[in-house]
Formats: sequence, structure tokens, C-alpha cells
Amino acid sequence: MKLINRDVDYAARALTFMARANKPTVSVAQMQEQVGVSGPFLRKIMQKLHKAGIVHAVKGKGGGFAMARNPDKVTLKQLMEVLQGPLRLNDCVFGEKICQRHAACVLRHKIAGIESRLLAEVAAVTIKDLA
Amino acid sequence: MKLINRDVDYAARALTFMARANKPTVSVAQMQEQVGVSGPFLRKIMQKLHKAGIVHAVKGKGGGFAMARNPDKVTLKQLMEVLQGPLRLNDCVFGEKICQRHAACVLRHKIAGIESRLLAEVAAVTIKDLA
DNA sequence: CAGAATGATACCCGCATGGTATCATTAACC
DNA sequence: GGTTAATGATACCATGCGGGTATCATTCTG
Ligand code: FES
Ligand code: FES
Repeated sequence: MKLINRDVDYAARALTFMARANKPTVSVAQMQEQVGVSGPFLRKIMQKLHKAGIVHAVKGKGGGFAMARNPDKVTLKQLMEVLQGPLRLNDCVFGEKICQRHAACVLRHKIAGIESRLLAEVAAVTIKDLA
Repeated sequence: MKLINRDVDYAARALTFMARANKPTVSVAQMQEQVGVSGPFLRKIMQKLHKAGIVHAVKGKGGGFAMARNPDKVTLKQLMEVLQGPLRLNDCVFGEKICQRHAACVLRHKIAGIESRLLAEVAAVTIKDLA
């Protein structure tokens, strides 16, 4: 089981790079070597971050990306939500509709507790912490 | 992201069923309806639990499975380890060999902390709790 | 207008997950 | 001893998805 996937991992590195760079904009070309991933792939990730409002983008020559908020306002949890969907550990293997046990299911209850504590932990990690 | 997969889910239900049944052995045929899964599939799971020493098995007519330990000695963590491998949240996306940053990587550090706390939580949930 | 950058999308591929089928083995019961 | 009911072992299949590439459109600078 992986807590984070590659998208999140690369995003975290790209953002820490940007946070340290302290330039108005950083292009994918400038980041890709440090981050260790191909250009097109990193672009796709950055585009998602852009749509989510975590970075803003400047098109055209001399353009690139820049953080839209302070590094201590971007959490690992946010990246996970944007790049791999909301964290739902306690997904019932059956659809909720089908499963009659859903409300009473003890296992699901236990896992829900674990999930909420885990969420608090990933929400506490910010880009600033990583940079 | 799923914390547990179907195997673990079904195993948990089958074991709680067995814990409540309080019979010398329980056959797959007796469990499959309650657990809500096809016979062959449940058998495969039970066989893994058997290899892992969590249940013991009695072959032949009138046979079946029984818990090898007390329900409060079987944890969710054990089931996860047996049925979906050890929990390693902080798997580096690169191989450890390749990745120079590995030792220093702050993200990996943070995740390692989260992982150890999560492990403690799943180790605290036992079949007895579910039954 | 040319070139450098992102935006949007479509496609591809390998593999883990989830599930089925088949045959072998063992034990109970008549 | 033969039949039947159970597990043991294994091989097979299928589908989704994570991870990655390719392509074209758009926008800005100079
Ligand atoms: S089985 Fe659906 S919630 Fe427990
Ligand atoms: S990138 Fe390999 S450990 Fe951080």
C-alpha cells in the first residue's frame, strides 16, 4: 500500500524547488532535472496543481509557474486530494447501497477512526516543512 | 487509496463469524453466505490464513477451519501483512539504490512517522473487537 | 512572425487486483 | 471399500488503473 503516488511525490518536490527558487516564475524545463522526471509528465502534474489553484501559471516566452500561496499554506493533504482523490480508507467493498451492514459495521467504524487521525497528520505537513 | 483490500475484508468477516460460531470447525460452505462471497474465493483466502497459522484446518468430511488463537490475539495488522504484504507507506518511488536523496529526504521522514503511528492503530484492532 | 512556454486531450502499456476452474488429497460414513 | 464432503495447490483469466508518451492548440515576448 502506498500513502502517496508518484504524482504527489513529484509535486512535492517541484513545489519545494519553487519555494526555494524565489523567482517570479519557474518553468518546467528548469525543474525537470532536479525533480527527476520527464518534462511532459511534470507538465501534466503542474496543470492539475494550476486548476486546483495551488500554483498560478504564466504562458508564453519567459513564463512558467509560481506558488499561489505561501509554502506553509500548502499541505500534503491538499496535494493528495488534488492528485489522487480524497482519502477514503473505509470504502466499503460493496456499494453503500447494497451493503446492509454498512451502518453497523464495526470494522468500518474502526477504520474511520484511523482515517481521521491519518488525515490530521497529512494535513500537518506543509511544503515549508519540506523546504 | 484503500487501507484494506477485499481479501482482508472478507477474512475479517470470516474470522468474526468463526469467533461467534463457537463450533469445533466451520466449513467454507457454512460461511460463504454470511460473508457474502463465492466459495472458491473464500477458500483461497482461508488457505492463506492457514499457511500463516492464524487458523487451523481439518480436511475431509465434516472438516473445516477453526481459529488457531484467541480472537483477541489476531490483529488487523496481521491480516494485512498476510493478505496484502507488509505496510510500507514510505516506499521511495525510485529504488533505494538509485535515489541519492533517500537518507536526507524530508518527505520520506515525515511519512515514516505517520506510518509507524498507523501501524500501531491497526495492530490495536483485534477480531474480538469486531465480534 | 518566430520561438518559448503552458493548456487540453487522446492514447498506450504493464501489472496488480479480483475472481474462476481444475485436479489432488484427506477423512467420515455407509 | 466406495462415495461424498471437505481442504490443498495451482493455473488461468480479465479488467482497471497507475504511470507515462504524443500531439496539437493557445498565449505571450521580442
Ligand atoms: S461491509 Fe459494507 S460497511 Fe462493513
Ligand atoms: S526521493 Fe527517494 S527517498 Fe525521497
